[in-house]
Amino acid sequence: MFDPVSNKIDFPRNEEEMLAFWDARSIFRKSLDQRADAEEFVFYDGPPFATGLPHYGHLLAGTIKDIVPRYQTMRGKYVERRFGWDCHGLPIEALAQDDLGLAGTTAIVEAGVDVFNEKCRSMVQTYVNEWRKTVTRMGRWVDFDNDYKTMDTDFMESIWWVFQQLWDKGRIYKAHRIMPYSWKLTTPLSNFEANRNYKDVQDPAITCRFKLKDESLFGPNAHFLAWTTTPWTLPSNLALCVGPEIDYVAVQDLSDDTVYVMAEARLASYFPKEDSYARLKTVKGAELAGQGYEPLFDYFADHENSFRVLVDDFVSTGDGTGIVHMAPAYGEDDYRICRDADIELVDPLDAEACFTAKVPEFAGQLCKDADKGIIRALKDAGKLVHQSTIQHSYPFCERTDTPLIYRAIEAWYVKVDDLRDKMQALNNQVHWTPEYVGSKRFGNWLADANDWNISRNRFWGSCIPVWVSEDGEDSICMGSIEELEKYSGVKVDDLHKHILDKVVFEKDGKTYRRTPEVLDCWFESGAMPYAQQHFPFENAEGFENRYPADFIAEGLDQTRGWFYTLMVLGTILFEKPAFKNVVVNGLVLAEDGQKMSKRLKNYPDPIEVIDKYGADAVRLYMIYSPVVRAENLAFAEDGVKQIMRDLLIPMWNAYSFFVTYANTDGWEPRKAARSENLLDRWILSSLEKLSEDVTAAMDDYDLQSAVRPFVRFIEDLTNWYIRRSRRRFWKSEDDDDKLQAYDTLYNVLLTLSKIGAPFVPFITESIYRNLRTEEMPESVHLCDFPHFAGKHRDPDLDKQMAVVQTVVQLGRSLRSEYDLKVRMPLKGIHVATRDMSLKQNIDELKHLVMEELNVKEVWFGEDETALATYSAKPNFKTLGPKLGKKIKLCAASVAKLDTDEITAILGGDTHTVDLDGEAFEMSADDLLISRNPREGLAVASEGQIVVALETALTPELEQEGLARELVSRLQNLRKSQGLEVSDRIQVRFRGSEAVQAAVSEHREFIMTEILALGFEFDATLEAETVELNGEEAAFVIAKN
RNA sequence: GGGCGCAUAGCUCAGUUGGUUAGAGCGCGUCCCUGAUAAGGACGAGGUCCCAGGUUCGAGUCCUGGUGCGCCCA
Repeated sequence: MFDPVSNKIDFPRNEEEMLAFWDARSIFRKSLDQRADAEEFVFYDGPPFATGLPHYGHLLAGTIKDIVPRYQTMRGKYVERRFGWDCHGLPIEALAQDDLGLAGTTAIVEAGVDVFNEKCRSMVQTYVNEWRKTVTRMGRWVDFDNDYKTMDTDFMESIWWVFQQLWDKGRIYKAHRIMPYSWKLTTPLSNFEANRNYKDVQDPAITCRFKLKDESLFGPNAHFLAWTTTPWTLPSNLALCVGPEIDYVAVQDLSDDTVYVMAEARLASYFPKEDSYARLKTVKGAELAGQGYEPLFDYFADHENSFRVLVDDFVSTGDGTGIVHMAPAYGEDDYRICRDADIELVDPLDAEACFTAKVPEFAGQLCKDADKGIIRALKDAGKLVHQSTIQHSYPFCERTDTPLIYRAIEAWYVKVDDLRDKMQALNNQVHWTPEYVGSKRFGNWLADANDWNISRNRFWGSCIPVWVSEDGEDSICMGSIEELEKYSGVKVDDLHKHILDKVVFEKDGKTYRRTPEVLDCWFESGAMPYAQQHFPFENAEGFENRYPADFIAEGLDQTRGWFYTLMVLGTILFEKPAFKNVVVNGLVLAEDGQKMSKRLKNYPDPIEVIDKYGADAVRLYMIYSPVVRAENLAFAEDGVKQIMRDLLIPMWNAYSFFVTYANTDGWEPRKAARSENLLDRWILSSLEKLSEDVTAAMDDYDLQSAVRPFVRFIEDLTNWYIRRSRRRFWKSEDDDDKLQAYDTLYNVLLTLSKIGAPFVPFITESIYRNLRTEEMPESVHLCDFPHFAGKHRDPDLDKQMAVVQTVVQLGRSLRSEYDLKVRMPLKGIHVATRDMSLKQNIDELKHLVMEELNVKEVWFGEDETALATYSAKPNFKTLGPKLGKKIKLCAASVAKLDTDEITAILGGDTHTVDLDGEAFEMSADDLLISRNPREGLAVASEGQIVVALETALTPELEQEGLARELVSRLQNLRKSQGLEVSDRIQVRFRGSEAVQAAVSEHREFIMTEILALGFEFDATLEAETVELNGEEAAFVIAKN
């Protein structure tokens, strides 16, 4: 006996029960232990920040990260799954700052880095329990107890090792980087932070002139014009920049004979009146390269290589003069271009962004406040040409609402740009899903990869393990705790900044202190393959078996993130990609296509959706969408419901149907001989096809394609196999056919539970648990993935059944058209098709049609022309390549063919077409023939099949129809009175003569159908009179 | 501004190497059926395949240029 199964199923509650079972019986553990000696399938989990609750993006990635390992486990692999936590970085620092009420860097330092870092440490795990709960509830199997955290000492020591590897390979260097900087917080911010608080503001916009030194070019009084919205950067001007292809014109101002040089495209903006100037000369920007000019101010007048014209493509003529003033400390392009021209930057601002003594006139003034004074000084010196203001959007500090400035910050870099080719070559070894993300998006990113800035002027992170001598001459990079101990004599067991910065040591008479920066937390996630196992301090042996990963999965937004950092470090350290297969998922948006926003509340709480429909439904909904191929998904709760109704409920009902009848009959699983029943053979063939299709898609990491075949199979199983097999389960005697039906449906459900297990782990477990026998594994997730090796495949049968389904569909369509309900038996249906592959199984196939359409006979024939006429078109696909343009002549000729001519061609004749004097012979293969039902007959056709329904009714048929109507009515009575399907009943009835006649003629049939033991006429019966096909009747039933 | 992607029925999406009637599910309307099913079936309405050019005998599909949306970067 199986446990009784209700067709009313509460999926969420059922899932909770399965979770409890997995937990109690340690099924996840067992699924690993069982494969302990098997080949390893290596999975790396990208660490999330746990600074908030998991959202749909996490659930999606988590589902993908669950399905593939479950599938591979069932395929016989050992798949370790360790959860990882990204503990460091700004998100957690921001939380700690809020909690401690610390506005900026200065405040943190004042409060003490130790206080701050310990606060961060204590807050990192705030949401861990919530994460664990939600991830587990989604059915994801992942090891939380053996997780890795980027703040673990082991992890951080491996980071040192990785850093030292780069150091030893000469890939680490220091340079400046232009970053958004908050003078109020005295700290640089990330671009990301700067992007979050733009305001529209008014700033000065001035144009000033720079006198050329070379008088031979445009005469003695020539000036370059440059435009800027940051006058305070002008004291630090060290160069001008022009675009190489831009035309520059020198014009003489007729009012004072001064000559100005600017982009021709900008001339009209500065000299709107054409009679106010005279054109002297036009040159390309490239020709101006190297021209010297007199500095605006003399603060840095002796600076090397400076005060000349540089050339770069970045210059545009969208605004300004087409000549750009360069202050390399305060602009990204400025910095890059000047560095390439060997111009050292100058930065005369202090930490609070006030001018230092290097610019004595403005010393002590905040840079922005100095704008006015600088403008006045330029005006007084006659160097200001034009002055106005501009309204534009400008980034502000989120915390203090002061404007940010861009300035050069010292930073550590990993040299990457010379690895572009190598990384691209390694990337070509990676299998990306979808393909284009790898070849295009990521490939293009690698093709112009820039050096990687890995340092952050922050507090809570892995430290850059470099100690620098006080004179700045020497640096020592530590690769392990032991090494640090060797130099310093200090043994540390915590590698965070507030501990390490206290480690100071002497060597060769110099004092060494640690460089203050911490590492970008992307460095840590990129180093996760090594650091999670404390490589090389532990687990050095067999490392090559755990690197690279066979599989990773993350969102599209990781192109620049984890995918990239994994690739960079893998390339430098091992010259191998860090992963072999990667599934890239898209973004989960709210139902309206907007981003999900906590503020707008435009999406339902994940937990609530799971509690309402179950995790299986949520998983399936997401996986069966293009979001697993990096496209966006507008998350619709109704879609989850739909999936439940379309797939999960039908699957459950099929199972519930089976258990109900198997229990009624006391059927037990048995070793069965192969069924010869056509439906059995067909559904097994379909099942095997399902398994093949799913396997192929999963081996290609195409999850959406893996799910798609389930839809068709569930449809075939419920609406054809079970629907057409129902009566086989009801027959009271235990004949072979009935047993075979049980054998088949049992095997189908058991196998289906295994094929579906990776995708919908709960419902499949529930089904499997009830169906399994003692000798089978206790969980579906401990089973092997079904593999048949072609045992049941029968493509001919698939095709025959498809024809039968088409015939039935056409028959139903005709019944509907002629208003003949299916309960009314009809004489028969004619099926005409030239494709007689059906013949092989014709008797059994015939019966399927007869039962489904309620007809007394099915006549198969090859002659379609009695039922339909033919018309033809050329088969463009085959003829197109042969005929080219002439196909049009051919089409006209073919269209004229009549039924007789086409019949002849189908019989083997050829049709000759005149193509511009050239005879072309066409055979049946060159034609696409369509069947058009003849007028006045109940005929329908689809493809190569034509059917005709015999619509005439006879008294016998009508009487039988009435009997069936009666059966239907009584069945509904049974149901409405809540009887069990196996309950026997007593019936009393009254009715018209026709009803009585139908009862006496079909008495046995009726009683069998409704399980009646007695069926008595009672002319005085008191019951509601009902109408059956226009006849009156009334019934009372009672349980026997 | 650059790279990449997406755009097909009211909604969610399929659509093979280009082949002549562009499909499915849901939703909607009408009818039918129900002895597993919160179900199932039939029929119907609903499309400028984002726009404009081009290649081709033939374009939802290939090419060019736009538009809108998204991600990443600047």
